Amino acid sequence: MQAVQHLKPAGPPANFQGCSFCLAHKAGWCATAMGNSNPRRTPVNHAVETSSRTMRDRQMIYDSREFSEYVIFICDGKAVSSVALPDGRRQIIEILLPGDMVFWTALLEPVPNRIIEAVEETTYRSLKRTEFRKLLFKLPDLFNMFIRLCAHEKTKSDQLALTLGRRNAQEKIARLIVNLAERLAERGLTEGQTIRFSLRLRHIADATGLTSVHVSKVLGQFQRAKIIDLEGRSLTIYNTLELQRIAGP
Amino acid sequence: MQAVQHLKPAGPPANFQGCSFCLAHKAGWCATAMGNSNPRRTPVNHAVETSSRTMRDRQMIYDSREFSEYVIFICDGKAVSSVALPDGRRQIIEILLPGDMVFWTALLEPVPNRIIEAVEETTYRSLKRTEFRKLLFKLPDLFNMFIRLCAHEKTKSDQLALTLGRRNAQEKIARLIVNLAERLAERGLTEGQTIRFSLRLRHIADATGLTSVHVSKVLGQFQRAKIIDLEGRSLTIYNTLELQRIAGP
DNA sequence: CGGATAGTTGAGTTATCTCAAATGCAGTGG
DNA sequence: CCACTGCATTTGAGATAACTCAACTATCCG
Repeated sequence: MQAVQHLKPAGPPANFQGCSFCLAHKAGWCATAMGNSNPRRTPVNHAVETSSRTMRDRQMIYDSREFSEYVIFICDGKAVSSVALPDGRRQIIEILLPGDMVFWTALLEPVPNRIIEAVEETTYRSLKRTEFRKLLFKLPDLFNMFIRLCAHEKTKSDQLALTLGRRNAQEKIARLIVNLAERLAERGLTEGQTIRFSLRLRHIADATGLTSVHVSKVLGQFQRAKIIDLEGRSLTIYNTLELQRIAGP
Repeated sequence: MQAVQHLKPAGPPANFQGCSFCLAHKAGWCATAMGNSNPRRTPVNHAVETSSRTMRDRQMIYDSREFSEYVIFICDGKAVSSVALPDGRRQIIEILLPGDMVFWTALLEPVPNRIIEAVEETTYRSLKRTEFRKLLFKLPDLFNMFIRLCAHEKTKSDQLALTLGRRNAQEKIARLIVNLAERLAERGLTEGQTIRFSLRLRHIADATGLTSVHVSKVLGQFQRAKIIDLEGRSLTIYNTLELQRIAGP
């Protein structure tokens, strides 16, 4: 693992290698891909040509050619990746944070029917898929990490199914908050118990399979119970234990 | 692709290579793994040592050592793979048919927290994971198929999330039936519009995130509307178009 | 035949949804 | 700076899909 401690967001925890964030680190894409302005860049062993783009708040990218030939890597901001029905119903599959790769399977094969929506101003880079394949065969460590990523993502989608199918509104929303806070913490993007919470109600609704009205009511409960506080776009967790208890195992 | 036409269940459709069934075919595991008694066995290029076992109806296998070091390949019967909560709630992730591999990611890494339950008498074989890894690197065709499998499985789990989060009971159940019928047809396990339907109500409930009582009511509606008929363990689809219309896109 | 398991049906409950109105808030143009 | 417009959020009232409970029937298996 490279020396990346000076980077902000911080590197992934050393003991956990099952996320796309780690994979990108390993591939040496972070310095190029994260677009950080730190003058002391990490050594980039296997730099890949990238071009950086910005999406405005609420801008969507549909299943486009860009997604067929490139892999998207989030540098800054926040976005959601979802699947939708023709009648407008949609399900958010994951919330994308800085450092996340969109469509890990897209690293190798195009993935159909996906929509990305920026939740706030978001910059990203596109990496050529073919480049990645080459790299994967060349570097056994990277390949092993990719394998781990596959397994980890599978576990994640199983958990998502369990949550959507079997948990109630409180549990779903508590999990979403806990999960988001953890992932932001991994990336060094928290300030104590406070995180930037730019998701609209409709994002939370589409991520949990609820309506935004109901999400509002549950968040209201949580606030009245002094478990969390929401002020503008920032969320503070007052009672972590209680929130985790509600979120369940 | 090898000549497997004489096998029953029939081989996967030539134009579709994104399922574990196809992968097993490609790896030459079918003849050994399917446990068919046909004397004209397919040529097995990369045969793997396997041992065959039987699970009785309702028998469970939990997250065991067997699952950590071996990959399970269903030869005959039907089983479900699920994740569960300590309080007993569970979500079925997939229905396993003859030819299916359990835990495709388990081909490379162990997958935690899974339970397999046999729905009827089911035989399976265990394949050593390490064997598979070797094979994967040796055969580029197999590797490519594995990549496609990853992408396909991801698409499937996204659809599952969409269904669980955003579709109603009728849609969920109609999809389950349509989907199951298609998969059985691919394997040559249908008789006209009739399929063997050994799932209990509670399996359908756990697969769709509903209760078995409600599943019973919806199935009752479908029968009264002459869309399907259920007699004992066999299900006949009378009105495929209507069922597909309800299932939606 | 008896006991367990599975399915059906009805009645009443509840979690979540729909609709709608009121409020807040951010960006825009004058 | 203000009024205006277009979102996002909150809140309440009423509707409904799905749930729980419970009793009854059917089916399976020894």
